[in-house]
Amino acid sequence: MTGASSHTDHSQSRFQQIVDALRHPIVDGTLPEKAALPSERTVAEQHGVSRMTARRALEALETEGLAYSEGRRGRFVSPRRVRYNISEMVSFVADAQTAGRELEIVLIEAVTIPADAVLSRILAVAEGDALYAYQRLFRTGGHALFVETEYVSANRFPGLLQCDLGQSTTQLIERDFGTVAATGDISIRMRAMSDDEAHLMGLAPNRAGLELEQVIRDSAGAPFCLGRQIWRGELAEFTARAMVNARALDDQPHRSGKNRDPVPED
Amino acid sequence: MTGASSHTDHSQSRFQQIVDALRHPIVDGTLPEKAALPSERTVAEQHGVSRMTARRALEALETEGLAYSEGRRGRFVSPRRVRYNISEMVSFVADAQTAGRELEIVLIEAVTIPADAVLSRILAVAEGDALYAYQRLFRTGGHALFVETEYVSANRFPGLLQCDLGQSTTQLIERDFGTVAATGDISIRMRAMSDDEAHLMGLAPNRAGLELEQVIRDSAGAPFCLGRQIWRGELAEFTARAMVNARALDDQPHRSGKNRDPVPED
DNA sequence: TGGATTGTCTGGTATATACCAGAAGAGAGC
DNA sequence: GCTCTCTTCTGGTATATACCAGACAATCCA
Repeated sequence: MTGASSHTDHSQSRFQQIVDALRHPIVDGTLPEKAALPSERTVAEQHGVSRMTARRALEALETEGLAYSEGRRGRFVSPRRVRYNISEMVSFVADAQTAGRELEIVLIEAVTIPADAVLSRILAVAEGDALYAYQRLFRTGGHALFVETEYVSANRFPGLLQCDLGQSTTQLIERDFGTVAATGDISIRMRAMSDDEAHLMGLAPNRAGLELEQVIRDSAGAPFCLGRQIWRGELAEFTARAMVNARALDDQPHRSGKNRDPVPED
Repeated sequence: MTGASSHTDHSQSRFQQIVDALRHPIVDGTLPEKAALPSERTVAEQHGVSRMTARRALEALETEGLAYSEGRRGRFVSPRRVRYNISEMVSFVADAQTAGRELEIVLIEAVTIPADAVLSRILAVAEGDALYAYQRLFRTGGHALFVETEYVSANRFPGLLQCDLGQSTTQLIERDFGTVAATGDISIRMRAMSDDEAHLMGLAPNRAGLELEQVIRDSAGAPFCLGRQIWRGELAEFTARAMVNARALDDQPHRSGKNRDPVPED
């Protein structure tokens, strides 16, 4: 705009300058986790730009993972990332608890459905067989972490839905049904959250997240649980250990949920 | 859950309607990979909306992973995801080649630098020791996949930078220096690409991608290579295998590159 | 032929304005 | 103490307009 602004004019775009200005108090800790960021209108006024420009700057902070937006309540400083070691076949719940992290599980829905083509293949059941499907929201420290949807065979674990699903299901299944989780085939990808998922986590829609899909197998190698988690991308950090002799994953492709992928690999 | 793909009908936002309209030809294969999508102005005119609305719709397709934007050339249909098994300690290069995928490696920069506090700790060398640092761009099928930056001890692998860095460095190091990669500590997170990274991949800035950080250790367990890859999020799919008895990762925190994370875990 | 120029695509940035809808707090009335 | 409404905050959507800069092809000129 009108040339002579004489403030830190490194020919950066205005919006980039604002991003930098907003970033500082977050990075140096002046603004603590979950502190409210200035509103779009406030930023616009303070920096003398239009609201759309202020908005873009705040959105840039979101894609950097420094901030998140909670519906129409405002934007806030992101909490620290949660580290999750996917190589160990302990459930995330148990993992978190041993790390002293309080974890809250909210059951959203639990239903019985017939297995479709995809699910029946992954879980090695006949198409049409009854499956339990339940969706749960995981929160820690008062904020949403991820939404998980799990599918298990109803015939193999009868009455599972009557149990308290506010706990680790791998532990639950081990205790009540004697099936122990031995290995898991994991798949991680970035994708957009659906409106439903974003809403469950109290977030604005059309944001990207990290999907972690896991097929859990018993000691005989038979799959008995499919779980799909969609994590808030700015909060997740997955760690793993690789080894030369692993020869781990059979590379039969298992389709991802709603992501397009019409042709099989190779 | 189940079907229930929410409101197909009642007064979606204009922009959501446009997203749906644009999505169809991509999902059903009418538009092949890398085909050009209509421009912002075209979409705006065809749907009778302002350009900003058309823009938002096209950007939504990007965050869904269905499209990508290449600088000021236009937007295009995303290629299929590339699957990478992180549990096996084979280099991605070798992995890709055995899968019959042509992989092109472009050396961007190769320098010698002194180890700073972070690098010296991760690589178990003294602070100030000489490190080789090189950045490479990985492409497949004519499009960028990820940008990698690797750090290795210059004392341990003298003259490495004189070798042809257009190949797998783990294979190179094994052949020329007799050091074999035995295990790797891996860390995956979502983060925004830097302007440089986006530019190297020919992408518009301020997009999120997947960072894969790997500390490679020799058979004695000593770390000898740190690699950080930033993947195009819509193209990456990481697979892994988990096992009960893994007890894999020592959970000493290793700091991520530029992501804020001021306090150590616990 | 070969190199420079021009015009026209593209997205990127920025303006200003308007109305909608959810969230939240202040009070009013019970 | 308790609802209930009203006002004001927030972001979400949408308009219309303008200029900038990179990409690119066609054209012009030496």
